[in-house]
Amino acid sequence: MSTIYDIGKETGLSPSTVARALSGRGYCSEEAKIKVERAAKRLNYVPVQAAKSLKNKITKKVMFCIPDIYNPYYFDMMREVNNVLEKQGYYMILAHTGHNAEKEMEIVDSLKERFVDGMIILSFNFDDRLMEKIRTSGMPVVLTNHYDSFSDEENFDCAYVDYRKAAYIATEYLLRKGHKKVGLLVGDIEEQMGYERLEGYQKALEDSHISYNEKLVVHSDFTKEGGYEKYSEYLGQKGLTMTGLVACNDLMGIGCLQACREKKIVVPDQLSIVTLDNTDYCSCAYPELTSVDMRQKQVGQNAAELLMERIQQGRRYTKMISLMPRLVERNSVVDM
Amino acid sequence: MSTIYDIGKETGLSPSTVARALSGRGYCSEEAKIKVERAAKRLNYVPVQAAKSLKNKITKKVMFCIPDIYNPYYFDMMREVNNVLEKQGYYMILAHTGHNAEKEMEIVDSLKERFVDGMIILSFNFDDRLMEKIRTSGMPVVLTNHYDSFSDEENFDCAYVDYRKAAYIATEYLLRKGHKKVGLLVGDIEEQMGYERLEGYQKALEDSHISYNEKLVVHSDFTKEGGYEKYSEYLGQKGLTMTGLVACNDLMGIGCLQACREKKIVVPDQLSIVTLDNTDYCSCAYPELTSVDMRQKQVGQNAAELLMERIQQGRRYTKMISLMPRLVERNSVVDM
DNA sequence: CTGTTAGCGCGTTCAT
DNA sequence: ATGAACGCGCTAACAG
Repeated sequence: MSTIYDIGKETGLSPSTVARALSGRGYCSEEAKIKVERAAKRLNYVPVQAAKSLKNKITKKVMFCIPDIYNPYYFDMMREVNNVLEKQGYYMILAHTGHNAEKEMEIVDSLKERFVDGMIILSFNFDDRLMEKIRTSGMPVVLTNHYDSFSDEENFDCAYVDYRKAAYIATEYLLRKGHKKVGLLVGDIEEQMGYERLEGYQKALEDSHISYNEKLVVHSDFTKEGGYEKYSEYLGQKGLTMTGLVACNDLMGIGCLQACREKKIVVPDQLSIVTLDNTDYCSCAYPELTSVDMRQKQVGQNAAELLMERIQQGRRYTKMISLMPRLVERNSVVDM
Repeated sequence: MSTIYDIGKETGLSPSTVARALSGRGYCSEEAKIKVERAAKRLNYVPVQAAKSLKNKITKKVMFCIPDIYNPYYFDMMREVNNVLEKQGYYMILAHTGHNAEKEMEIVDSLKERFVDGMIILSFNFDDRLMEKIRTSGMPVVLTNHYDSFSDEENFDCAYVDYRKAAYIATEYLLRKGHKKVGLLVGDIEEQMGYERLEGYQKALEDSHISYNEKLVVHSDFTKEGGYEKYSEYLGQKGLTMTGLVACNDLMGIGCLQACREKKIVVPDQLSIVTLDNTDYCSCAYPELTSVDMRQKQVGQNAAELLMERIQQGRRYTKMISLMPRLVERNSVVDM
């Protein structure tokens, strides 16, 4: 552990000359520079981050905050965020809130410790309390949801896909394929994540002049096990009442696949399934699942880029980037 | 952004009293403490991490370095590492090396910047150059591989599972099930990850007095696509020459499953498959894959705990924790 | 071109 | 119990 003072002593130069030599900023003779560089190497000198940060207020770290790390949905985003940051010499710090609003606020609050230069946050519920905390943090933030703001200069941007559209697209696709009875396998509809998808489903039915039938909606919890259990239960009680199903995420879709297999229902011949999310699981399942890609990669990439624009170029005005989900056809749907 | 100086002015106390009041260390009257706490709240005071770190040399951050983030294998480990760290108020910084030895060394070198308190590193190749850098960093490090050391006090520990045993267990299981011709689908055998698995496979054959037949070994690259292509190719050229197969990771196993489906080979009736890794993909595939769990969770947890012992309790002696892989039976194997 | 000086914000002496 | 003073290591302004 050596410092610029050690190098100073070693070379007979002052610490500030050493600093200039190493940073390349400010005047410094070739000769001094060479001496310093040699001594630095010899002493194994590496600048201490904390000292730099204290001085110049740059930490070269960004926080990525997600609801939980137990969901493959975030995986793609994480990778892209990491990739963008890496290119700019930034590190990603991972934090998760366990779907807990208090925890979420705690983490946003921690921004004030200035141990990161900004944050990307993915939440199921951007309520006013959270937004207030985000605003008062004063740090650059990117939300991966839509948030309606009427100020042209906020400290946050948004990069997101419209979840309603995703459910809409999935439902509309099944209808277009000739399915008359299209069901929905959904998670908690108290959360934004849940009710937005339900709304998209309802809108698609409405646009096709089909009345919404609550009995075709199966409530579960966004997990594979949940999907399996609730759909098994449903089949046990009511039998196969639909020919098409929109599963609100891949995990539930796979659970549903297993339930069908057990009940000897052939997918897609007897039941066509479209899932939302299009994670890698879709192409591991059999049949491979037709799914709506939520543009996780692009959202991650765009979010990271938006953040870096603020951090590095000092952009102040608010940008909203909205992306369209995209249907990926595989083998879990047939025409009726 | 307020500092202890601001609070000092606000309360009429000196910065050092404020510091004591807030930290609880050192003398401080109740009265002063209350005044300070109130002012701190009012001013929205939050200590700046960089200043703390500079002073006390604690960053509350740990680096987790993995070869790539494009592999679900690391997912479970990441979660556990994160969980353990979180409980102790630590954050995880993610870094990936893209299987690049130079990059790996760069990252280890960056430890000297003291921007983390320690590191967990997962590498395919702990060669002497890398180990040298790890040693000279002087930082607490945990390797997730076995590394033979003859010194009782190093700055690193190991927490790992024996990959040879994993391949051994998988192979031996198939042999025990009555399979005579057991093949191997393996990745790059230049890397530790590859050759150790190959060795385990060979050892199992040897122990059952079956001679190693190179023709039953299919070389690929640890990806799903690679598994699909190479196994398709193999089937195309030689047909089905085996009744059992050990796939050296889940992704290749799933690729192989797809190749079989295309060639109308029924798994497990015609070909039994055991994969290594037991990631979540195994139970998404059909048939669900029998797999050897590499104890990713436990490795992650133990690695993080070892690291925290060094960081927080100052342990100096070296600990090696070795875990046994565990076979998880599902539906991709039949008795012969 | 170089050295002196003065912070960045916090924590820890050491006097008082 | 409190405050003054200093140092953690680096950077930048200024004087020389």
